[in-house]
Amino acid sequence: MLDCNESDISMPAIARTTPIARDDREPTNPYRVDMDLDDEADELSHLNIPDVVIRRLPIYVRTLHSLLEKEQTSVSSEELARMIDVTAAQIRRDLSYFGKFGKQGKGYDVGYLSDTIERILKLDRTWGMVLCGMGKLGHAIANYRGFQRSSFEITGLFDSDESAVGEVVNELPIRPMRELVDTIREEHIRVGIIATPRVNAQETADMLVEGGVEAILNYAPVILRVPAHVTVREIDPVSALQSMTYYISE
Amino acid sequence: MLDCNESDISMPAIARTTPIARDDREPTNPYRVDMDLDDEADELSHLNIPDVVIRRLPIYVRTLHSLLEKEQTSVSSEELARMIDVTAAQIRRDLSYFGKFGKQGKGYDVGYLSDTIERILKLDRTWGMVLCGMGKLGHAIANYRGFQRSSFEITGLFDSDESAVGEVVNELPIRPMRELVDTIREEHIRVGIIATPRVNAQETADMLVEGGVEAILNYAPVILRVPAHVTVREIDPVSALQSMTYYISE
DNA sequence: ATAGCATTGTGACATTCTTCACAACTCCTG
DNA sequence: CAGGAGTTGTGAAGAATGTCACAATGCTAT
Ligand SMILES: NC(=O)c1ccc[n+]([C@@H]2O[C@H](COP(=O)([O-])OP(=O)(O)OC[C@H]3O[C@@H](n4cnc5c(N)ncnc54)[C@H](O)[C@@H]3O)[C@@H](O)[C@H]2O)c1
Ligand SMILES: NC(=O)c1ccc[n+]([C@@H]2O[C@H](COP(=O)([O-])OP(=O)(O)OC[C@H]3O[C@@H](n4cnc5c(N)ncnc54)[C@H](O)[C@@H]3O)[C@@H](O)[C@H]2O)c1
Repeated sequence: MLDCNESDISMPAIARTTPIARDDREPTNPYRVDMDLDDEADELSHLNIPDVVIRRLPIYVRTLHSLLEKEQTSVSSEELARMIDVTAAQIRRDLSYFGKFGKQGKGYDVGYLSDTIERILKLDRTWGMVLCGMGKLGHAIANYRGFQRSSFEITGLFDSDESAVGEVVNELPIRPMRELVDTIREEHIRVGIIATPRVNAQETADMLVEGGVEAILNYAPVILRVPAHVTVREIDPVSALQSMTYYISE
Repeated sequence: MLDCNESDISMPAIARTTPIARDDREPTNPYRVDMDLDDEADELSHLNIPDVVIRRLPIYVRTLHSLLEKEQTSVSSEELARMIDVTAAQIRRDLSYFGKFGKQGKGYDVGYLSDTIERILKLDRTWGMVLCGMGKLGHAIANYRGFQRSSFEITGLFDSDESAVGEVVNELPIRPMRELVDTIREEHIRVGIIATPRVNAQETADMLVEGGVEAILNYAPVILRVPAHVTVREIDPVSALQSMTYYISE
């Protein structure tokens, strides 16, 4: 019983241009014209959606994909919750920030939900990325195949060391940092990765921001200072380890 | 203040097992007889301390170290807060879970505070770690020098592929998975790193747990199921990227 | 000593996040 | 087409986390 016809629900475009208006309709409206309502999902709404929720979304997507691989077409919040180890209520609440995507008594259509969340996260396109700092870590990242399959693609490699410039890694040449800002501008890059030594991370971040990057994945162990419109996420295995030992018994 | 909500100190998305709460002694007692804080609260107190707090501690340590490098011996919560981009009150509150380490009017002694937090996190020793999955990522991790300087040391490399076995990486030989459980037991290893393909991560985790590991750093994109006494932290750059694109304008 | 400044540690309060629990709906069966 | 089973979406309650603001205290200078 896993049919699950295509959801008759038209895609609630997760907002494009719509004036502010935090529409406060009465929830218990017996006449839900649905769709259109969902459609107007308040723009700028992301200012209101908790970042914790946004951070869980990729996990939902990943899990839904794994269901798709198994050709499972329908899933309940309960089942999804068991797979991820969160509560079903949390999943439903998280999704409710964006609209209504399930069917009572039935659950969610796996493909539809997955597509929807991807659209919410703007994963329905490929994001070019510049990678700064082509040492050991930079090489490893440049060779990593996992990004392409996930809406990301490294399109430029940069290093300040002129003697590293020119080397080709995974089909891309390493270029000098002085070309970074212009490249970001010309290619409309919005995402940057920092893999430079700790002490150079801030200056690199400054250049990325100057070029117009709005998202930075930072592998260097420093807290970066960036303007409010730029998002930074740290990849920091050492901190992760250091916070786990606290719990070790004995 | 400017506290751009990102670049914050937290990490992976999904929170595994909620804070373990037991042993709830002492509600708000107006008469804190409290005292010998040096004596450091009871051993079991960590059951009450929020995991968010624990996760921030490594950042404090890292920042204190950077002050030590500059030979700065004293720091106020205010100054520390500015460096890390959290509020001073949060730092003071976080530390207050463990005792009193500052001096009114003066601030904190950098060296002492840093040592203290390290002791809290059990970083006052070196933790041996086993690394499972010696593909590209495994090699990169094995060669990474950043662990040694942070209370961690990889002491065993394992791979299921017999043809990889025997190769020496960074002075350690790759060994077969069948030796994993016994090695963990014999060497009293408490920390494991998973760098196997996604589909093999769970079975690897099971073996680590069987051997007695209590902390797992997981690079594979799956949510692992482990007993409650085992802590898992995910390193997941793809999820990090996928949650940042949400905020990109346009 | 004493004044005055700086800064902690923490109750009280505020905000954010999670979970409960149930009405409302969908679908199926007979 | 009624009844039952299953599951969503969400107010309301609850738990957790974060911030305020200030008494208490240490330090320095005079
Ligand atoms: N988060 C992680 O998983 C992880 C893992 C390994 C290393 N690291 C961190 O990543 C960083 C790099 O590590 P690594 O082992 O590759 O070091 P590395 O020394 O091998 O490489 C650093 C590279 O950055 C280049 N560089 C220096 N200054 C630069 C600048 N201003 N702009 C651009 N490039 C610059 C150098 O020329 C060099 O090629 C370090 O900060 C390290 O702590 C993080
Ligand atoms: N989080 C990150 O930053 C990051 C980066 C790169 C890769 N990854 C992930 O890390 C994993 C490994 O990536 P990779 O590029 O090194 O892949 P890889 O194929 O090069 O290496 C995988 C290795 O694991 C070994 N292996 C397979 N099954 C095993 C088992 N049951 N026990 C022990 N070893 C086993 C294989 O023999 C191989 O040597 C993948 O899950 C990938 O998605 C994560």
